[in-house]
Parts: sequence; structure tokens; C-alpha cells
Amino acid sequence: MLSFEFLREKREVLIKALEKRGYDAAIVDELVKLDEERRRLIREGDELRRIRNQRNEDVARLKKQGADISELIAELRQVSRRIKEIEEKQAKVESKFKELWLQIPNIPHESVPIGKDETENKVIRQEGEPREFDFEPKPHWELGEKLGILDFKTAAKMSGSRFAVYKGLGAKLERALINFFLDVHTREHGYVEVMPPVLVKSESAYASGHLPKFREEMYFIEQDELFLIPTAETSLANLHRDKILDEDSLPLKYVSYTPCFRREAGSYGKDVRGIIRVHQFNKVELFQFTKPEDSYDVLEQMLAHAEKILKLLKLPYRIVQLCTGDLGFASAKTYDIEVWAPGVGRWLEVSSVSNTESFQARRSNTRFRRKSTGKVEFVHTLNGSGLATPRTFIAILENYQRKDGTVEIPEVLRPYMGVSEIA
RNA sequence: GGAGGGUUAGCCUAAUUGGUAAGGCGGCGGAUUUGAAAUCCGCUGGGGUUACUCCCUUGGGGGUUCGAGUCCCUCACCCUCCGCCA
Repeated sequence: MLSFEFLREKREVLIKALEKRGYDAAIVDELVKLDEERRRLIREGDELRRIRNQRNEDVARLKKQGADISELIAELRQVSRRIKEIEEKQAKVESKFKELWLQIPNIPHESVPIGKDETENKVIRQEGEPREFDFEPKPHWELGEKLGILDFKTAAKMSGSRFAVYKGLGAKLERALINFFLDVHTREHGYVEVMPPVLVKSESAYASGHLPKFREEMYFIEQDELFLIPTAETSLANLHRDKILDEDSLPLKYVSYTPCFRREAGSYGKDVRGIIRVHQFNKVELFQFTKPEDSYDVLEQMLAHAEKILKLLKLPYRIVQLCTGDLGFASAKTYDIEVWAPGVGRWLEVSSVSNTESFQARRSNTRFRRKSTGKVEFVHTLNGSGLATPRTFIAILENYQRKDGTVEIPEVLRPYMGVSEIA
């Protein structure tokens, strides 16, 4: 959610931002109209309430004196009726306004390149060289099935397409990755480990910005009106909802391992094989609450924290800056990290690091009191995967595969695995 | 699932039979001071307005009333106990 400032004083900035993102800016006119209507009703209602408050004091006083107040009360009954009418109108206008306002995405940071979709994202740099193979590298689903560590047939029977059963060293590798990620971020990068619920109420999904726009992307438990989270970000954005934090406590750094659930509606036929795109996956998520002036430095730090994992795993990757057309709804600036997967011959997104500035903080009403002024301000929130496991799993199988279909385990994972290869 | 108790501002705590939320702490600003402490004064969340001595805010929503923290209904969350389950 944005400050109303953008609707009133900085309307051109808002319209320009929407256009850059490829949104229809016509919604702004409607919002302006509703906002004006809303304010008109507030003024009208305030005036009537002021009269009512004043006259009610007269009622109390006169009643104590034993005077006849029946006329006054009859008059006030009228005033109350009008107040009620106005309040009803106002509630309608406000709910319409809010509905539209919640659909407005964040304003892209000035450093974000303008572009219409993911084809216009910018590759900023590449780290590590893709390995030269003296044989044709196989895709992970072939390697995984042959090694008996991934079972797609059984998963399809149990749960349908886009699921996988991990077995034996496959399951262990998955668990090793999660533990390795958590250990690096808690020990080396100073994050506090958090294990949040993976089922959340709708208001939490609104706060994180996943509702209303991504309703179709989330699994919904109708009986209890709960959503399965698509990312730990959804839960973590609510950690300090409706709180005023101490300035000294910032930045607050959290790391969470959670399963993530995505319906992948509309992606039929895309990445149907293997575990590139699945309905349920594991992810270790970094999340920070910062002061506004620090958030862009923190964005770079978080990118480095996520990169550290790939460096330790010795996997080649590249950093991509998302253009305005591909930027996430809540994000003002995002870097993606893509790892090289030689078996499928593609760069795969394993992390997305975003600064939402105060966008989520407004929705979640998360603020801090600034010591120098004593005033409350919204914090900035940032999130980044550190990392998502399936595509890291893919990259390990495909990059560390041998000609005979066996896979070497990266050095740093061996203490977690207890073995040096999957054969 | 059943019974009872609770939710007041950043935190803590009040509020006769319904008369419009009182204090304390913390924080910020100011006065005083060589500086600090102490003391005193003001401010403290949201909104509207050219502006104000204006409006709103007692967990959410609704109702009764001229007027609701207070009475009624409903929902959420927390605590205690019972039942069920792990």
C-alpha cells in the first residue's frame, strides 16, 4: 500500500509508475474521485458529530436541572439519523476506495530499468563459469529417477502432477540443503531463525501484498478460511503487525525455513517435467525490517547473503535485475539470482531479493519510533530467498553429475550428508 | 465441542445508576543548568480542514439510546477448567 500522498500531491509519479509497470492508469481517476467523495463525507459527518457532541452536553446539563428536554431530544434524534445515513454512504465509498487502492502496486525505484516483461530484465553480472562436459549432461529428472532419489510416478498417484517424492539420499540432500542454508544465515549473517505457521488468515495475506492480486495462486482451506503460504514472506511480513518498534531494535533480521505452496494456475504445460516448477517446495527465506534510510544498503547485503550459498556450493550463477514490467506487486526493486542448470540448459531462478520499502509495512501497520523526533514512521521490509531448494537441488544434480549418472556431493554438504556421492 | 474469565493509547493501569476516557511510565520538545541529574511545562495513535477551541480511536462488526468503555447480539484472539485427540 502506498501513501495517499501519491494520490493527492504526487499523482503524476503514481501514473508514471503504473504505466512503467504496464498497468492501466485509468484506475487513478476513479481513485481520485472516490477519495474526494470520501473526504467530503468525512467533513459533513464531522460537522454533524460536532453538533451532536455539543448538544448532548446540553442534554446532560438540562436533565440534571430537571428542565423539559423532549424537544431537544427530538431534534437530536434527527441529527443522529443523518449521521447514520452519512456514515453508511461513507462506508460504501471507503470500501470501494480500499478495494481499488489495494490493487495499486508499489512504485518502482528510480534505478529500475524500464521494460515490458521478463525479456527486458538486465543481467548485471555472472559469477563462476559453467562447467565444460565431455559428455551430454542429463536433466535432473533422468538422474534423479535413475539414482532412485526422485519418484515422480508415485507422487503423481498420491497428489497429481507437479509433485515429487524424495527418497533415500534425495530426501537427505533436501534436508541437508535446508540445514546448510539455515546454518550459514544464522551463524555467518546474523539472522534469527523463525519457524512460522504455514497457514495464515486472509488479513495476513493482505498485509504481505499477496492478496488481493494473487488469490488464484494460493491454496485456500475453505473450512477454516486459511491460506497455505506461497512463501515464508507471507508469514514473516506479519511478525510485527500493528506494532511500534524501538529504533534501536532495527534492523530485525529473520530467516525461516518453510514449505511453500503454489497452485501454478495458468502455467499449464510450462516446466512440467522434474522439479523446476512444483506445487509444494521448501524454501529458506530471509526477511528484514529496517529503517527507511538503510533499506537499499540492506538490499545489497541480502543479495550477497543469498549469493554466499551458491559460492559455497560452487555453482555458477548470474544476477538479474528485474525491469519495471516484471517487478513483483509489492516490490520497488528486485534482484533475481539464477543458477546454471546444464542438464536442462537453462538459468533457473533460485532467489528473488526485494525491497518493498514501506509498501508492506503500511499494509501490516508496522512502525518504529524515531528517537531524534519522537515520531512514528513506517519501517521498510525486505525479503529474499536464501535459497529455494528444488532448483538448488537441480543445479547440484546437473552440475555435479558424472558420465555414469552418479553425482558428487559438494564439499560443504558432506558433513550434512555423511557421504561424498550419490551412486 | 462445553463452561468461565479477559482484550482500554508504545507499555502499565483507572472510570458511581449510561453523560462523552483519568492517571503513571517511557519517548520527544521546551524552560532551568557550565554540563548532567532532579524539577516544571507542552506534546504523544489516526483522520479532515486555509485554520481551529474540529472529528475519530476502549479487540473487530452490529444493535438499543439524545448520548455506550459501561447495556444487548455477534465474531476474533488470549487465559483457566472439562471433554476429545496427539
